[in-house]
Amino acid sequence: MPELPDVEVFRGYLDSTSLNQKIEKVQIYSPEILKGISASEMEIALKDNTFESTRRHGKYLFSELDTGRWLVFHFGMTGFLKYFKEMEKEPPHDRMLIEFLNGYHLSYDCQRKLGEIRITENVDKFTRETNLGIDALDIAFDPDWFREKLNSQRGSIKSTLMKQEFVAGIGNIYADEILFQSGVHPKARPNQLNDKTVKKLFTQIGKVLNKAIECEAQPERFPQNFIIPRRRTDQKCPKCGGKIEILKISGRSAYYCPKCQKG
DNA sequence: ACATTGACCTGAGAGC
DNA sequence: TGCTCTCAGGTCAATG
Repeated sequence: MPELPDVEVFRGYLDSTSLNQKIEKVQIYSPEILKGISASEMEIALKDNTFESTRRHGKYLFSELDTGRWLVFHFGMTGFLKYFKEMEKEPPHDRMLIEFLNGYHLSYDCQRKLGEIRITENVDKFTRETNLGIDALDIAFDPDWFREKLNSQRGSIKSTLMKQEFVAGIGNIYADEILFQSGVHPKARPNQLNDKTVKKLFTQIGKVLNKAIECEAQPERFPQNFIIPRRRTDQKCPKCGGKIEILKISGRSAYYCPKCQKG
């Protein structure tokens, strides 16, 4: 789930449910998801604070506390947030539970525990130290820079798009969608793409991610011509009707249409 | 130095 | 039903 569009949706969710409410209690059920901070330190950092604002960079979500520190969420492959009142509504793999003074709860659920939660003093410093590239939806993300940078990349275009230190926010499934919408084969060499194709790729990064956010990252709401809802065997290409194929690239499955995507 | 693989975790679903 | 195997939208360390 949690690539850039999903995390942006989580951000809106946190904004509309959890801002400006006093945190009364914190329960950490799986302390192993905390990085660089102990459970008791985390409790102290959050208790009696409120979330004042949020930011997002790539797949990371940040929420500012009164103290000026930031709570940092990464969602791994299975993480999400849930806001609810009654404990019967608690999700099944709750790893950290925040209880607000108004009786509502915010849960960080992560089945596979590949996600991480930490505290940082400074978001920009954090993104620098984590070697995150520019956010894929940052207005400063520039086509000329993109062209230039592609020339220095080895590997496949798909693994390049997924590199967080190159551009932050694109993961396995949105990389496939961007390549499909651009008509580019996932194994194409980044430095061999012509200018027109690079331009198309650049445009589609923004279009695909923004469209997904608009659809609240729910595949069943995606446009008819998206390939994401067809990541199953024996599916047809939404553009040409041909058979969708699966490749292994860097250990991940790449779904693509061999007719529409040329290398 | 770089790109690719395996390990980290857990559970769902397929196949027998 | 119950067991085993494979796979899953991420990332890092180890490997070639």
